[in-house]
Amino acid sequence: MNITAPARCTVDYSRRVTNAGFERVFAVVRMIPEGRVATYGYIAAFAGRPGAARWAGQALANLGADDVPWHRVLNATGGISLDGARGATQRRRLQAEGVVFTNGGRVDLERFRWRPRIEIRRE
DNA sequence: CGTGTGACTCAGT
DNA sequence: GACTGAGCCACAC
Repeated sequence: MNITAPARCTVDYSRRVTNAGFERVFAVVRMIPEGRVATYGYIAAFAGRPGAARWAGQALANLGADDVPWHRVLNATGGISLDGARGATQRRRLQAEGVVFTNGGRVDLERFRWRPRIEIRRE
């Protein structure tokens, strides 16, 4: 399994925000490379709203088209915050990407957490 | 407007 | 680890 990081990790915040800013959440989630995971809180912070983890979850709950790798988003304990079939789907997709689950059904975040290389630009 | 409800998180016990 | 309570954001009633 080779893990490839995205070429660059930038978010276009200038884009008009709709759906309570959910597009920002989707933009960040789309950056998560295959075989890596992120947490709701991290996604929210990266999208510009630290502490708004529920907001990130709400965005994914309202996800329409499946062009966002939502399955790579876990809760702060490394667990899946979904019940039933959707939770099973999430776990299956992650495992298909090489993500390992412990007996407790959790992922070792230290090992699989997405660590983006932030590109800092000066004006 | 108040209240309840989520794909949440943290500190305290 | 677990359980709890409070804080959190946005939205539907």
